[in-house]
Amino acid sequence: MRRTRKEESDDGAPRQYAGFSEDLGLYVSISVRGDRVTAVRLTEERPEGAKDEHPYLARILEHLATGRGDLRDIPLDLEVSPFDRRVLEVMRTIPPGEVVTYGELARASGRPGAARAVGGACARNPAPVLVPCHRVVPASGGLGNYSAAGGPATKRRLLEKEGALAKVKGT
DNA sequence: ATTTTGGCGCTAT
DNA sequence: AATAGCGCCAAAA
Repeated sequence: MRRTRKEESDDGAPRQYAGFSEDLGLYVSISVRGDRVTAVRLTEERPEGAKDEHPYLARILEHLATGRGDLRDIPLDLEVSPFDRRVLEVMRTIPPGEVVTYGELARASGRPGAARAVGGACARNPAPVLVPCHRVVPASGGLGNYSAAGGPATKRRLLEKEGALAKVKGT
């Protein structure tokens, strides 16, 4: 297989790009293989050896800054279990400004009653922000938990920026 | 109104 | 191989 430019390679190690989000107070980094994103991370420290320019990264940072924009067309390549894949797929259709409960997402994924398992899928989400696990909240009100850096405080900022906080009970 | 109980799919002991 | 424990939920007590 001939490859003119490394950047267009579909295999091999993903390339990493990182930028800082003022709104989150965190670094956002993405791993890209070919033209697909394999991971997104939110971290306190800037990852070693990451480059800083990538169109997908720019769009993500833009979204974090404005709360607007649709990131749903950015192609993903995630290594997850079949159940998680299904859940993440449905999760990705939740538009900015909206929230759904874990239970609703379970039903929408064809697994009514698997609300808790959906929580697990969220916790393992390899691409936060692009797969908007922050838009999934407990039916009982409040924000629930958030696994990426900053925890629930980060979840709150994300929802606030998207104008979704009003739709969350008890906030 | 609050607490308990049983269900869910997966990962890490 | 088995169990515990998670970003939860709804029905029962």
